[in-house]
Amino acid sequence: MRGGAQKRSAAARSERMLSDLAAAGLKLTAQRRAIVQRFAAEETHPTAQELYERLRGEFPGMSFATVYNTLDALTARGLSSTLRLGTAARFDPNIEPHHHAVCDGCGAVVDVPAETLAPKAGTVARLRAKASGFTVHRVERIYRGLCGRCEASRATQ
Amino acid sequence: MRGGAQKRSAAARSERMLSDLAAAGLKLTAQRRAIVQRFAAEETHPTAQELYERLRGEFPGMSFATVYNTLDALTARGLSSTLRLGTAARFDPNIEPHHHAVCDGCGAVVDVPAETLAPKAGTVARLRAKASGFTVHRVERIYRGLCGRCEASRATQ
DNA sequence: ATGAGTGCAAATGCTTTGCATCCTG
DNA sequence: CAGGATGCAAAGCATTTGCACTCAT
Repeated sequence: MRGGAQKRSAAARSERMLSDLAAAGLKLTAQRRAIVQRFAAEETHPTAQELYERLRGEFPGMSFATVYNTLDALTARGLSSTLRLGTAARFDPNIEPHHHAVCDGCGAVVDVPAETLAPKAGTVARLRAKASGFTVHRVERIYRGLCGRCEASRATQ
Repeated sequence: MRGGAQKRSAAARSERMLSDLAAAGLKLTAQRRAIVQRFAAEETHPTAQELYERLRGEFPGMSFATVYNTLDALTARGLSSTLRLGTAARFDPNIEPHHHAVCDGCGAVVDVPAETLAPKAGTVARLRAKASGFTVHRVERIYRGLCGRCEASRATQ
């Protein structure tokens, strides 16, 4: 069920990423296919390092620069977004509108589906008035708190 | 007027930071005083590098490590928060509840006052149910869009 | 065939750390 | 005067870049 659903969506993501890259005239090398396939299946917002290490296992000779290169190409086309929570950038293959919940205890990051990232009319007007004519295009939220596991372990201490 | 108000709030911030550090048993060295005073007056969410360079002008011999050390001490006491938008961390001396508007054009960051960062009851319940028992403590928002200046220059192009 | 893409390694940028010395409380 | 704080420099990560070689189109 859940595994199946994840597998299907990962496959769909992967396919979409590859076809979009091809449509943009980028070459589909064996490395790019491998990176995209692995990345599309990720649920944990990996850093470039993490992705690189996972890939090197099944694909020796994989280069760091190539991982960054491919992630950048995806990001430039809106097929990946970049999450900056700590020192290293985390890459997110989820292109449905969503926010993030970040655990203050263990640092885990969980996607929180949203209907839209578009600002409400009132927000647009308020920012235009109060933030030097700023025009909002989208609103990102970070929910900070404790994940179920950390909340439980705190209770028992 | 505006300059006066900024000066007063900067002085108040500075005073508050120093007294809190002292209350925590930290020594008030000349360097710490200088860093705190300069930082409290910042409106532009400086990086550690920027702050260091500004300080070195008026205070030769100032060390990088000391700047980080002091900013960390302030952050640990909730007197500064860390903003991670690009590669370098930006430090924010504003401890009133607020969100941030980030310009996609020039990268400028503007504070947007908020009444509270506390989540609404519905948000707490929703995340507990949908995000594996996650307990939200506060909600941060990033408004992405274009600042007045970038919006204007885009219109004329 | 041809130019984009790759691998490697070195460079760059930000942040942290170790240690001898200094100075606040 | 004791222990925290500083300055300096080196080490540690994350990320980017230069260049010769390879391969998808």
